[in-house]
Amino acid sequence: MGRAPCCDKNGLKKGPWTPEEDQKLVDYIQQNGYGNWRTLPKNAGLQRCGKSCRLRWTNYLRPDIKRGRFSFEEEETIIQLHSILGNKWSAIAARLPGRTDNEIKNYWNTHIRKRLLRMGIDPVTHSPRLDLLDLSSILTSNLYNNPGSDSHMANISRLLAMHSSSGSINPELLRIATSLVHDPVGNYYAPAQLDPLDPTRMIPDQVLTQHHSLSQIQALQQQMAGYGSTGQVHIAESNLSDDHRDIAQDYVPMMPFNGFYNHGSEQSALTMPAEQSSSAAFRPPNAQNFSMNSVMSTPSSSPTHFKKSHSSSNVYINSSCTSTEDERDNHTTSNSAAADNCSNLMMMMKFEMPEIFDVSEFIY
DNA sequence: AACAATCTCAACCGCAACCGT
DNA sequence: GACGGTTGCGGTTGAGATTGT
Repeated sequence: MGRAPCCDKNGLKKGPWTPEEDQKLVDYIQQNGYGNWRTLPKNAGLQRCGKSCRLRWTNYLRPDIKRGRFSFEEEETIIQLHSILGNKWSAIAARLPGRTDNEIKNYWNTHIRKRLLRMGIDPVTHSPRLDLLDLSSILTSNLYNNPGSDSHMANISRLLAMHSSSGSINPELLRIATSLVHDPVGNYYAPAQLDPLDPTRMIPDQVLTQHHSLSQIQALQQQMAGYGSTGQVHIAESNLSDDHRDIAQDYVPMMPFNGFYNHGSEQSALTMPAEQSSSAAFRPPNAQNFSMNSVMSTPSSSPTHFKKSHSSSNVYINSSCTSTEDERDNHTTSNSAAADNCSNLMMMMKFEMPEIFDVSEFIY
């Protein structure tokens, strides 16, 4: 393995080291110590340049090097330090005993960086990628702040048009995004108070009372009552009567999004309990830092299933990752409902763009 | 089994910082 | 301060390993 030698100037050997060369280098350094890398290869009887010897020693032969897979803690530390130090691999390595800068750099590029990208997080800034976040950020802004303002509506219209014309997002996703801020006749309504333990509470009352009869609502609520009893939200169109399918279209299923959550500037992500990570709401986009836990391979906080039929308008979500009572309770608070709606949207985007959001990547 | 695609990681390269003269 | 040599760092490469078809 390794890069092939590009030249062989000065008669010095390049390329992969042989066991014999390794032994020579180790023997010499054990007897004489290292330093003065320029003269070392000659003294050690190696046909290598000093630079190559130094690299071989520091990255491979050093006795205190820890080999093998990075632990969860090491991975967390790397991400946290990278968010502070950037690509200062040597500085990061200095805080990870037994790991070399080269090893950390490789691990970052082959594992962590890809994972962050698929989460929609910019691996350079550790912030959400703006191209993916525009939609949810504007939605969040509207839901929290000034729902009726023309400028916000214009932003959303422009954004939805942009995403729609790009063809990269399922039209239904756009419909759901639109439904977050518009009722069927274009009026804004507040996000529904969502409760996975009580699916009937997912009905946005304003819409229902405006556009559907009370009997329709009651019948739908009865049909819905059987679903979502085990943390699973399942709205199957085939199980609804014809009269109520259009109402179901207005529903936004609840799915906590575990990808992003806030942590205070003084609070280390390393100390944040997993329960918090799995229940935290989506963070507004002006936030600069995201917790490491959100991108770690934490089984307890990883979405294990997210399935949505492409061939119909069914919405089927298994939210088993938030199946504990404590976690569910966190989602019943009204002040998180709006953020949860955006979280739902982000989860759906995650499903729609697997090349960016790869859920399976987070599960060991 | 054969081939292609993708991933991994040891090693190279170029540059900047450092140090002694 | 200028210069040259040395060291260290970060980006990149590409052979071999692994996985998928």
